[in-house]
Amino acid sequence: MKNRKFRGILDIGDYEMRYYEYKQSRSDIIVEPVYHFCLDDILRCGQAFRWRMGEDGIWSGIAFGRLGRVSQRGDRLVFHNTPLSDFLSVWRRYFDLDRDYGALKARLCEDRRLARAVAYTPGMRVLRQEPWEALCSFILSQNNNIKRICGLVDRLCESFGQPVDGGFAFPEPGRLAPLDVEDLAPVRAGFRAKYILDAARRVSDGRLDLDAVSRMPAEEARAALTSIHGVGAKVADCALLYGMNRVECFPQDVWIKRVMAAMFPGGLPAGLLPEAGLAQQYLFHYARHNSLDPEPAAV
DNA sequence: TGCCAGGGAGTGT
DNA sequence: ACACTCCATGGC
Repeated sequence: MKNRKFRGILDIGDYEMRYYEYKQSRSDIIVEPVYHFCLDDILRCGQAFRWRMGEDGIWSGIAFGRLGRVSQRGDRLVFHNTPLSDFLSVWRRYFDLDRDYGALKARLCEDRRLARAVAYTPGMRVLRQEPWEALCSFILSQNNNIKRICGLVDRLCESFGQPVDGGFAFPEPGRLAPLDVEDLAPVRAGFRAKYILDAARRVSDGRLDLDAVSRMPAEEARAALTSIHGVGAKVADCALLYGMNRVECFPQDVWIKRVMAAMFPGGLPAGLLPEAGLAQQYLFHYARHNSLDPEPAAV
């Protein structure tokens, strides 16, 4: 059968009509071409904490209980040793391959300031992670740097996650709910341990239904999440944006506050608010790696 | 309203 | 060596 090559959705970038395609090659899935996609930026920028770059140049990580091994060369993305069913049911969605980033970037770049941020990391994307993992990870992220967050998440998964091929899945709420703060000592999460437990208990006993939250109006969803002890507006917005694909949610951390004060004293352009979370991803990375002089040198 | 703990690693001086 | 910071929050 000749059904080994499929056409992906329409992708408009650089004012050209383009498609991405995927095909099986031995045990790999090759996605080519992918535009507006930089695997290193996406996996290093601090939105996901379970990906590691191997000696072989291949990124490895676990999401939805599956081991992912991914590499990129130019416009070619390779999912190594990956069944087609995993690509279709997990990775295609996880890496948001079906979002038209070309059109998104065109909208963002109508604003001169955002154009500068987008140009800095043109391949940035917002991943579509699991709701519970995102919530939990961003609770752990409080007042921490990315390296340490990765360590905390690693130890949480190794200690309590289900063993899967290649490592450990992220522990389910029901696995964490009956634990005490002392049980979480190996994670070395400090004051965050009690926050994780409150979240796990609320989710596992049904007081908080993340699936329902993901469909609520933003304000209601935020209120539901902040009912968790230790979850404020910032973490709630992270869970919504990274774990529930609510791209209108705009997590404001210290860097975003800085870049907003320096570049957007009047707020984001109103027309971009429905996609503020995606804009945030470019701005966050830009803010962290550039000085934020009010009037940068003309380009 | 402002301020600070809490754990621990990274980064700058 | 030592200070400061880190994708914050709750409690005072």
